[in-house]
Amino acid sequence: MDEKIDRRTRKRLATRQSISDTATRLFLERGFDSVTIDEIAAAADVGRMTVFNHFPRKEDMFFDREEEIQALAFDAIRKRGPGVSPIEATRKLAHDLVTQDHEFVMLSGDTSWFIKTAMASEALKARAREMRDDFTRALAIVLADASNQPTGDPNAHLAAGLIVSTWNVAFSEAQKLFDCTRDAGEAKRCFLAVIDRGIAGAVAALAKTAYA
Amino acid sequence: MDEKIDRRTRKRLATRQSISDTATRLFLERGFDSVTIDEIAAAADVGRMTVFNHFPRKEDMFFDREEEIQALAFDAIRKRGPGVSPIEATRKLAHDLVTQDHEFVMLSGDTSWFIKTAMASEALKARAREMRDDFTRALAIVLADASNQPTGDPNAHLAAGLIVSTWNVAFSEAQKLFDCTRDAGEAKRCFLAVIDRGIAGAVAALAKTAYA
DNA sequence: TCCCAATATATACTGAGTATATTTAAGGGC
DNA sequence: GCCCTTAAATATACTCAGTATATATTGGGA
Repeated sequence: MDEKIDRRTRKRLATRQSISDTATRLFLERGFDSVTIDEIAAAADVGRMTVFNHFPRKEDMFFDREEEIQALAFDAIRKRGPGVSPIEATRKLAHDLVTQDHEFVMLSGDTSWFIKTAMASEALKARAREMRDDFTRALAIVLADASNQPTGDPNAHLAAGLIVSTWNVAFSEAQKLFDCTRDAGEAKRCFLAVIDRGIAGAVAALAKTAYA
Repeated sequence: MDEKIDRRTRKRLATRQSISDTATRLFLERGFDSVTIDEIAAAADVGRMTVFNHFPRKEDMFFDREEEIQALAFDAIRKRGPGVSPIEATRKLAHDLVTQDHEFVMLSGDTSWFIKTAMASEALKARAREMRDDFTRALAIVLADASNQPTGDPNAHLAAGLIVSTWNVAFSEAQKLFDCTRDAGEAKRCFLAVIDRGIAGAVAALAKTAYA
């Protein structure tokens, strides 16, 4: 499968990975803002332009799994069981991720550092907001598509907005609670409680439409 | 009242206004991104540092009425009628603003240029997102306070998130519709329809709490 | 081997935002 | 009016992300 990659591509990916690893290490040591692109380039032993070649923006060296998360959510909607509404599918996804201790909803370890580092930088927070908006827009399209509604349907945008808002609050509150109590179980219960409330609200908002 | 302002303050405000007016004119002529701070300073006939003195960030010369909007929303909640829940108060505000053709929900004229200019600039969109998040956080505090709930109550954050998300979608969809049809009446009906749906969802989500 | 295209790199630039020191001018006490 | 303090404006020099462009290097294919 992926074995027949030519040397050129292999070297390209190796360079990219080297830059990414170096950047991550430096961010870990000193935070995002106080590391400059020049330092990353020097530490990774590549030219400055090479860094921009692989990562158009500095923030891209930090957030490199956006697509994975989007795919996870979209798959949950597209491959939902029969009789499950698109909105309910997002609720089920939350419960499934918690049940299987998925890395995206883990509270401790790498995830904790990741969130703390992101929250300590205005640039990273701005990028996170941008990704959230992009995701909301894409989610509206997926929802409309999965419900055989026209693309751009206002209700799809409302549903997407309410769902993303709910997930966002659920994440933040769970993280906040874990930081206070260091009790992962309690944090997860809080996460699901907010999800259940918010999704119930979204279902009520979109009652009598194809989305709920 | 405001008459006993000394000359120093008067000059300060005049300088600020001059910079703001100059910047607005230039943004109107050529868009936000293609106007540099140096050009604004030169056109307003002040030093470059003076601009940063009054407006720490370039975006602040564009968004200068944030507080007004926040006050409008918070007042609607704090001064709501008896028997009106905090969440319902935000719904009532939307209807009131539309009824009185308030400038913040006007579709044509300055508002239209304002939104188009903001949407054409990544920097302005980023700042708008930041303001939205700030507003959401502040709204959560006001909601909790107005409902005699503890500050930081997860339900307050959920309510704030759902409300802001609803308003955001309502604005966008109404603006989009107006751009297509140029029918202000239809756009306003769309705005209120989304508001009513979204707020109904928020009420359902927060059922049996102090917020709904 | 030679040629083409992808990748890496060097150089020079733009423009926002910061740090800091200096100048200018207004208000207050005498 | 004169002096002193302080706010505001300014000048200068800097940092750093991001762009433009030209050149060098290297792997793949003929």
